[in-house]
Parts: sequence; structure tokens; C-alpha cells
Amino acid sequence: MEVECLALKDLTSPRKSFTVGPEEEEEEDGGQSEQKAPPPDLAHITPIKHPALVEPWTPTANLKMLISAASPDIRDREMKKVLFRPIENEKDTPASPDPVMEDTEVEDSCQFEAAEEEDDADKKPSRKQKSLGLLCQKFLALYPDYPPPHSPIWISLDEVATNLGVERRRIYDIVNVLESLMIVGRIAKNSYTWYGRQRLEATLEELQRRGRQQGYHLQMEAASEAREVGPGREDDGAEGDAGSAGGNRKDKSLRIMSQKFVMLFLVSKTQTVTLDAAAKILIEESQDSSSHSKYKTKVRRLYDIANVLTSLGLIKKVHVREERGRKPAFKWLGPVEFNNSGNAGNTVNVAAFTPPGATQPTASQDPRKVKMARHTSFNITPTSVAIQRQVSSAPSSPRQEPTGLLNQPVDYSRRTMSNNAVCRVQFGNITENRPSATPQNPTPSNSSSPLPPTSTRPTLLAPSLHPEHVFAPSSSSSPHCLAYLPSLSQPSVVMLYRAPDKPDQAAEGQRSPRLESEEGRKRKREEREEGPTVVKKKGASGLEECVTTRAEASSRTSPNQPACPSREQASNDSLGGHSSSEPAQPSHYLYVPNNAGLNNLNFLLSASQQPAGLALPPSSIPTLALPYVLLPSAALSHYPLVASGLAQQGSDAHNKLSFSLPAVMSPAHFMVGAAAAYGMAAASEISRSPAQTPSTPEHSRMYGSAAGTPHSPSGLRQAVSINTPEPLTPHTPKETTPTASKAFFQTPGTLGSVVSAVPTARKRGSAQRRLDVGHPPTS
DNA sequence: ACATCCCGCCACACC
DNA sequence: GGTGTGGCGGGATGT
Repeated sequence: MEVECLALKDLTSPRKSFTVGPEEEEEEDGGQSEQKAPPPDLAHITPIKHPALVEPWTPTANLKMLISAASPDIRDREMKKVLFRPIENEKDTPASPDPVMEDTEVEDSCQFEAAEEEDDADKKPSRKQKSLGLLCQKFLALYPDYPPPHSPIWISLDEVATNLGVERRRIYDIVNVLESLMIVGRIAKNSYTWYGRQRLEATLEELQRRGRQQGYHLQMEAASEAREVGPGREDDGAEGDAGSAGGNRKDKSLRIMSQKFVMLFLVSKTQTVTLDAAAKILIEESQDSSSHSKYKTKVRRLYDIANVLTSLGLIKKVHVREERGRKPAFKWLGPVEFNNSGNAGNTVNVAAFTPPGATQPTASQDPRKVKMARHTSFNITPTSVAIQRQVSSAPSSPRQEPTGLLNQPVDYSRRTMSNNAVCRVQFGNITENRPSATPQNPTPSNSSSPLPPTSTRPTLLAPSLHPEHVFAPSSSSSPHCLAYLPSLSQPSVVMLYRAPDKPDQAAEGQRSPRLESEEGRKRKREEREEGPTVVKKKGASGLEECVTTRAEASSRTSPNQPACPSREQASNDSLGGHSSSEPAQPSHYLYVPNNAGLNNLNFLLSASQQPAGLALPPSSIPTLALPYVLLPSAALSHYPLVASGLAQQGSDAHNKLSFSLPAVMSPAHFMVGAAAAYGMAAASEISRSPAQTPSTPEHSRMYGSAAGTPHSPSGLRQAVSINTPEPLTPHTPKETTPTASKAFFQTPGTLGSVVSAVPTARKRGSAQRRLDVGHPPTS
């Protein structure tokens, strides 16, 4: 790995010139960044003060981070600062950070932010920010909805926990629910395979079937009618599940409860289930008659499950009014009717499903056999702030939907930006596949080895973004893309703006995601079937349509990839190809601090645009007077935009550029919430010339590190790749250019270093504690 | 006051 | 005994 790294570096070296320090050397970002090379533009752009001094964890800071992104170390530091800061400092240095404003211009803007941000960012994360729903979103953001079938993604819970900066315990909660839906499958201790939504539909179908068999529908009716549930009871079902699960242990709970809960929705006429009813039904089954306490416990668990399901976009919170008043309930947003055919796509074996507990990956392929790419994903740092509360808040209460705002937590999945969103950002995942391509295992097949998750490979970069994350306006036409970079100090959004071909589309992007939610899904479903255009919308269930579309059309073979066939083309285009207006890519990017009124959003816009105007295409951005910073493209180079397709992209290589920003994108964030809200739809593709895509070492690191340390900026390390428009497939790119791949690979080494650095983080239990650092556990 | 649900103790299942 | 899981519910936080 190390070696590789070197290699990468070498590669990058050329770039180094402006790239920030290759590595750690740099002292602190701020200064260094400038020093480094910053192209003139940058230099002034980022007037980062002396980082060392303050380390404000402000938007500006984010900027710095970006800049400094080049050096992972720095990032880490910063991240730490950030991460910890809130905790530790929380009050200590309250304002300092923001107010300080390191950057010049930015600062100004920052100031705006400052006020808020401090709150958000600095402060300790509110409870909402730590919610399971948000956490789940982050988790989901790490992996593609539709990973390539043949290259399963390996997940290390420990790593995930570390990266997300949470306790393992929390991850278990999420994973158990995801496992109940076969979104992940357990391989072994601490090891899971990520299936994404490929099997989701089939699983849901199966659950529906089972739910009916078990008579849940009757209970639901009873319950609904008479609040008091009639003791319909049937334990069988439950037990069956549990039993099947194999582990009988106690796993009856979350996993099974989750399935049952889902079953209730699937058999419900109204598709709405009140917590009360669900709890009662579940209690009965379990026979815990314990009564009230049991009830309370069940409800608590249901909240946990509901938060995860909400994050998946499968349900949303609602209230049902009753005589007494309104009761909390959840409405199913996922698919209810399954066409076998459709499901089939996934080829999930129902059988596999059966034993939920069992977790057999089986079904189609044994993951293990298949080489698994490690998804290092991550990077998501625990951004304290990162997540917008909106989102977070949502976990339980998605109410916003109506508004159609950003928030919806859940919808990430569905968030579709514009209909055509083309751009895609990928996080690590994408890469993952590629990596496989990497030297060692170019093809999935060959690698028989399961890949030790650990060091091995690297295949992945960082977690890929789901397409969702990216907004893509209509295809190529659109000029810019928005990316949400949670890792940045705050949740930030970066807009890459290319000389626009058409702003309009961007506008499209704006459409609130929400709208789609329900209706959209349906539509989507339809769409999928129809066709391909899709980019990434997600189906109701959150499934990406792209996949589906394509998948259906052709065989389901690879839902993932196929889905977005066009990419290649795109890639061509984008990569270098993208001739459109710009030859390669925008020379500059605008970075807009969130402060500006945008909720914590930061944007990078291509300089090509007039800064002042920030005028994004009108459509795209409503007039926003935002403070922004121009960043020379070079600056971004550090963050490697990797054209996935660079080299060979061959099939996969989409044009996506990935550029790794030290941020993590969580879908949610990405969401756009803000973006959307603002109407920025973004999206365009950014194409990057191959040359550009440098896989700089740093870059690689970023990816590689997938596992950032928790505290550390792991989050930062994420890479984002943006594709050209089009349908991107989820991430498939198995093969990417060599170079690119290298970059990814290297990561590991990088990671290693990083990780090592933070070993402590690893402490699992304590991992979270990082939070505590600041505050000792109360007790 | 009630709705949510974070947090982490602690039991259990495996090494 | 150590570690991975995850049940469970106290009590904090949000509304």
C-alpha cells in the first residue's frame, strides 16, 4: 500500500505544485494551502488565516479544508478540531471559530454563518444531530444503492462506527434493520456485505407475502378499527422468522421486529401504521405480556426501526387523528405492489430472504466468494454539524414532506433532484468497484479472495455517493453540480459549475425533492420500467430508478451499472470529451459559504461564472447573493476529481469525475436540501479532462482512507465523483482508469497511516466517546 | 405533559 | 475471560 501511495504521489507530484501539500507536511492547512501553490486565484481566494492559530471550525474552515484537502493529515487535524471541537470546546471557544474568520472574503460571508454555524457546528450536536435516522442516512450515504452485483461491498461495522463517529451499538441498530430488509447481509462478526437496494424489492415482496400469511392484515384492520388490538396474535410468524434466522438468540428483536413492522405496512390497506398498533401487535406476538413497560419498550424500538426506515425512504411519519387525538404513525412510502418481474431483477432469492437472521448473502452470489470490495467508505465524519438538523430532525418526523423541502430525511433515497439529474457524485463506493479493476483484481471474478476487508483493498474509495447525492440536472447540458459536503465544517454544499451549457436544467433540479416523494415514486416506478432516462431518481422505495430502468430493460444483470449506461458516453464527454462549452472543466469554482443564508451550505462554483453574480444560472440559483470564493480549478485538483473513466473507463468509466473533497456526503445532506430549496439544482456535469484527473496522492488518500478515523477527518476523505450526466449507474465502474484506481487503492496505505494515527478512535465503544471527550459522561 | 429516542448498562453468545 | 451483539429502559431532549 505504501508503495502504492508513493506511486500515486508520484503521479500527483506534478500537480503538487499547486496542490496543497502532499501530505502532512504542511503545517496547517490554511497557510499552507496558500503557500502551496495556490494558484493565484486560490491564494486570494482562500485567505485562510493561520490555521494553526485558530482553527475555527467555520465555514471558512471548510474552505480551508478543501484547500488543504490535499494533505490528508491536515484534514485530519482539522477534522479533529472540528469534531472534537464542538464537544470539547463547545463552550470553550464558542465563537472563536467562526467569528474569527480566517478567510478574507469568505469570512465575510462566514460571519453570517458564524452566528448560526456556531450554533450548529460548533456547538455540540443537538440531540437530533445524533439521531439514529441521521446516522442511518450517513451510513446509507456511504454505499451505493445498487452496488454491482458481482462485487459486493464489504462492510466493517467497526469501521463504519469509527467513520461515523458513533458507537458501535448504534450501528448495530441500523444494521439490524437494514439486514431485515436485506440491504446488508451479515457475513461474520463485524462483517457485513452491502447489497443495497438490489434485493429490497424482492425482500419487501416476500415480507408482504409473509405478512399476509401470518394474518397481519387482519390484525392491522382490527387494530385500526379498534384501537385496541384484537389479539390476533400469531406468534408463528414471528417465531418463524426468528427461528429461520438461525440465531435464535434473542435476535428476535430489532431484526424481526423490523420485518414485522414492515409487514404491517405492506399488508395494510392504508399503508399507515400507528406506533401504538404496531407495538401492540408486536407485543402480542412476542407475547411479552408485560404490559405497559413492554409497550413502552416496543415503542422505543419501533422508533428506532422507524428512523431507519425513514432514512431509507420507506416510510414517513404522519399522524393519524383519532378520537383521542392524533397518534403518531408512519406511512409507507415504498412499493406496495410488486411485480415479480421487477423484483426479479434483483434476483434476490426469496429464500435468502427467509432467514433474515441468517443473513445469507447467498442468494445470488455469495459475497464472500465474490471479491468484496471494501468499502471504505467513509469518511463521514461525525460531522457534528454536518448534518443538518433538518435532516436530522426528520428522523422521526418527516413531516416536512408536505412542504417538500429539503429536509426530509428519508427521502434521500428518493430525492431526485431534477428529473434528469445527471450528475452523480460518487463517494467511495464507486470507486470501489473500480479498484477491483485495479491491478490486483481487475475483474471481480478473478479475485476469488474475499478480500480481507481490512487492509487489503482498497478498492474502494470512499463511499460513493449515491446518485442521489448528486444532483444532476438534465444531462450534460447542465453545467453545474451540487455536492453536499458534510464533512466540511458544516454541511456544506459545493457547486461545481461549469460553464454552463444550460442553466435551465439546473432549474429543474430545483424541484423539490419532496414532491416526488410519494407520487414521484410511483412515477418513478413507472419510469423505471419505461426507461432509462432516469438518472437517479429513486423509486418510491428509494430504489434508484436508473437501475431499475435499465435493469428491467435488459436483464437484471447488473442493475447497477447498467442502469446508467450512458455514462460511458458521458464519460467520454465529460472527461475530456465534454467538449461542450468547456474543454475540460471549469477553471474555477465558486465556493459559497453557507452562511449566507443558505443553511449551512457551501458552494463551489466554477469561476467561469461570474462570481459576483454568483449568478448561477438563474434557474439554478435563484438570485442569491452569496458570498463566494473563487477557487481555481487547480485547487480542486487536489481533491481529486477523478474521472472515473479516465483511463479506460470502458464500460463503467463514467465520466464521473470524482473529486474527492474532504467531505463526506451524506445523501441526506446532499440532499440538497438546501440546494433544492434554493433551487439550485445543480447539476451539471463537470467534466474533467483526464489529465486533470489526477489522482493525486492525496487524493488517493482520501479515498483510501475510507476509514477515516472517527475523529479524524475521516469524513473528509470522501471523494466525490461527479459524473456526467446521465444516467449514471450507480457506481459500477469496475474498471476505471488505472490511475484512478491506483489512487483509490493507495488509500489503504493512507488510511493506514491515518487510521493508525487515530487508533484510538477505534475503540469501539469509546469511539463515540469522542463526543464525550468534551464532556465526560454525565453520570 | 407528552413524544422521541439517545445512551449505555448489562446479559448473552461466541470465541 | 474477552469480545461482539444487542435487549432494554432510564432519563434527557424536543415540542
